[in-house]
Amino acid sequence: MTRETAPEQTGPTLRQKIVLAAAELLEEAGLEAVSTRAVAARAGVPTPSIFRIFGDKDGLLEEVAEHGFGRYLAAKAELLTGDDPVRVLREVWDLHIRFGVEHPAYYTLVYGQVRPGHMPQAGRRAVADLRGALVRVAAAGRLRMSVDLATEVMHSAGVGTILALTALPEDARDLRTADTVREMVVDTLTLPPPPDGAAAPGITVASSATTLAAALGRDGTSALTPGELTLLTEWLDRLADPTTTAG
Amino acid sequence: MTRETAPEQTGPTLRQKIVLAAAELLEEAGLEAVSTRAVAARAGVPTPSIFRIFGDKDGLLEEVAEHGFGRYLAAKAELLTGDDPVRVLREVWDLHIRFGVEHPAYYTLVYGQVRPGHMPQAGRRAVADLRGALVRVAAAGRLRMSVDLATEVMHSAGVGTILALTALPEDARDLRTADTVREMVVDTLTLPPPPDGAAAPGITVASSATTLAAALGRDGTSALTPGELTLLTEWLDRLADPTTTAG
DNA sequence: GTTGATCCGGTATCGACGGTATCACCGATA
DNA sequence: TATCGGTGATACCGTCGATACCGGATCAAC
Repeated sequence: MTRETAPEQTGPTLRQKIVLAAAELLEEAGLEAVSTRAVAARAGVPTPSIFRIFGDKDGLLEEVAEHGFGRYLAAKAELLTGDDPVRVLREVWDLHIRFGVEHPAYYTLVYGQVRPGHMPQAGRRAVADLRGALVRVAAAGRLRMSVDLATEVMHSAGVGTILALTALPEDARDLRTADTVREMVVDTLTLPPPPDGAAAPGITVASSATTLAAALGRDGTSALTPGELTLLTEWLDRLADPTTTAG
Repeated sequence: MTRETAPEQTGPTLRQKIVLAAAELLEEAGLEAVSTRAVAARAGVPTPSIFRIFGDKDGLLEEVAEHGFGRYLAAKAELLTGDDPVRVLREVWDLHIRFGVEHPAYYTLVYGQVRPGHMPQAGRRAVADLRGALVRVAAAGRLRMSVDLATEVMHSAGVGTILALTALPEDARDLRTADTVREMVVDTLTLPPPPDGAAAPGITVASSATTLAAALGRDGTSALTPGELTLLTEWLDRLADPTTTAG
């Protein structure tokens, strides 16, 4: 497989060497062991190289987070191709929980160092993927509320479940919590499948508004002006989330 | 109010002066502004005093967290005296959300700096109070699951909701998320009230045994073997009918 | 009144941290 | 051959958490 005489013998980039060294330190000894000096020593490069490449330490940690989330986000993207969107939702939840429990260092790096108004790129990508899964639920007419609200609710519950689990002593963690919260979330966000090809009594104002919004987002329309579309979208959001009342 | 000639003119303790200085710095400029030097300068004490009193910086932050959680925990304790435990549950949730949104510095200090297996004292006290509220729900016969599991579920959802909200840019925060999650949690954890005052004079061993037997007969379970289930049913019958005594 | 223990103010200092400045070198490009 | 961007290497800056050490103030016990 490896050609000794290959003309392209460059090997890992300097970036990659540094990110990998930082990732190893993070996994082996936790976040507080990741100092710029320790990373540089492990990567075999002088300390200033880190700042030349990543700007500052936060820039390095951003890329370390991307590195750690890579396999997780790829697996999640693969799940999204499933055909039953509610089933996919459960699989996304379980994948999320498993990743958080098995890689607490990466997870707490992204979601466990909360500063007001800030979230790493990897975290935003994960939320965007979750939103994609919920758009598909909405398109199937099985979402009870707006996609945005559902995304926030499911993301909040997922992050909280893992962080609360991680903060517990290792011998006190009860994985049933994750299962209970998953069913709670799925039951709250989704509608039961229509009983058959027939009339589908699960249709409500909220669910049909959500379905229409998803369809408009997916296919667009030329029947309305942009201004009309903006207003309609706002109305659909209000119809989708019944807790909102007209002012 | 202040008596000039008061014999007890001690004023605030050294501890209190330092904790207060650190708390002010935390609220005004965030966690990263709380350095031991800055705290010492603001409190008007030499730096080593901090370490003499609190051991290390974490010891100081522990007491700062206690200070910041003080009013919140006191208000929560007052709520717990309410008579409708499910209503109390909602009030506890709202109080929790309000505290997290209004005091993100204290909240993220306690719940937003996740290290595996670690939680500040103030956080553990808050969880214990939540558990107390759920014990009262269970005592009223309106809890669907064990107190421990319910505590974990509600705590996870609450922490996740506030942390996810805090991590959002300030203009993108949607407080409806908290309301949706609250109703989701309450619906999942609690049972509806008994249909009328007539049928529910009070929860007793007999009545709850009857309730459980009825539920088992209606829904079945896969948590017990058929043999275990047979034995349990017999015990429930004995508990439900006090005229029968054990041989 | 003297002694001793304890607490507190004050200074200096330590090692490690994030980050920067500066220079030499080396390979590609023109 | 001259130039220029990327890299290695060293020294350095200010700040951090934490400690050592000294001197003075207080208070109880003898």
